[in-house]
Amino acid sequence: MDLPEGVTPAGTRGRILHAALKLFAEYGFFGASIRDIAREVGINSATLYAHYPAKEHILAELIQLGHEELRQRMREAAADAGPDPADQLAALVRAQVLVHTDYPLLALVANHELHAISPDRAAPALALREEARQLLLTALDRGVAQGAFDVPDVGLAGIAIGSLGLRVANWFGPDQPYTRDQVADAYVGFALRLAGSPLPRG
Amino acid sequence: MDLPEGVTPAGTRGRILHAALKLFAEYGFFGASIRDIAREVGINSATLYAHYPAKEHILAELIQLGHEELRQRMREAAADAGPDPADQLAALVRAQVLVHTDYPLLALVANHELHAISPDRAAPALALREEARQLLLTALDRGVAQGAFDVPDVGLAGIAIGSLGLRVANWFGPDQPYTRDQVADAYVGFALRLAGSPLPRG
DNA sequence: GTCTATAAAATGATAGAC
DNA sequence: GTCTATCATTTTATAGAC
Repeated sequence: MDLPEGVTPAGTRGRILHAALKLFAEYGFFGASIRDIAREVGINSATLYAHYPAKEHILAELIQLGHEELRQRMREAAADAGPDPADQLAALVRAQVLVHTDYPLLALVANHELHAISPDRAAPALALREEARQLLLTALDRGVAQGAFDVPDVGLAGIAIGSLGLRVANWFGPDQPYTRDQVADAYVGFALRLAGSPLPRG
Repeated sequence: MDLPEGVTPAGTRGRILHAALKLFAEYGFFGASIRDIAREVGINSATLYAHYPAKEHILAELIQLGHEELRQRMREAAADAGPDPADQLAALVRAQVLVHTDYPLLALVANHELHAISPDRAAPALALREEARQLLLTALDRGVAQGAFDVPDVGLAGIAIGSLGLRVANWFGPDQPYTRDQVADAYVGFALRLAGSPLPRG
């Protein structure tokens, strides 16, 4: 499915989330109307308001779900990997890539439609994003300090590595030949090379 | 300015383009109304229709402008660089990064709002994008064939390198400490490393 | 080219019956 | 929880005067 299991609401509320996710990903928040979402679910548009007080709340829940999934996977990756900076970086990149291969629509909406909700409602998601960003930067900093990495600028390297994984949501899908694990393996290698890790050859 | 000089229309038509670019970048095509654009320009909304037959045509012109600028710079970069694959790759990445640092709003709109125009109107821009993509892939292929590059998969390497530059439009701006040339230099190094070029150290 | 005025449709949201 | 019906606004776009 398009949304993580377990954390996604059941029943009509869950079906609304799935429908809104599909439409927001394709047309954007303002490009998909309340009536479009209701039609996709197969209910009347008025029924939506028995589940969400406003259209914006549907988007806000999707954005929150997406960022929570990213944060959780990045946290677990960092915790499960050993202390070696290269292992940390590899685990974090793999986790980031796999979130984006597993939930590309959710990642697109979470990253792209943040401007459509109020700053109050965006703040919790931004905090989760910042936490994930810090995990990556910490691994890079530690690697540079230990001499395991060699980068011209840690900040730019962090941005660059983060950009790689983020963008996966834009092109990964059934129309391309790579499996999720092929992409993850390749991108881990790219990230280690980008960080100047002496080990990997292609 | 936010749009390339020379190719951008003069007079009211140009001011409409600038206003629409700003608003589409911030709120998306459907999130910015005809009246919003007119207010930004300082004219009545009806006056817009003396310059464009529909809202969609404004976006289509922005998308076309953005892709033409990318294609032109990538072409020139490939032509001006020597035949060496590493030089080619370096020149192409530099060109791609600098397009995105120089016109971040245009790049955001051109890449992000493509879904909001009809396939007919999107096709020319997609052709330009494909041309730029082929320049990158050709450099990678030639480098691999000559042994100058070493990648696990040329397609994934091309996607990854392209992703790096594309994403620059999302974060580059006055609120961050890097100059356009610092970013370009760093990203050229990242791309060469990612491609497995034996030369660069950080 | 620019304006005022307005048409025709779509939008987010609510009221109230079942 | 779901529906029918509807409200109040906003939307894209046009008509016609200047």
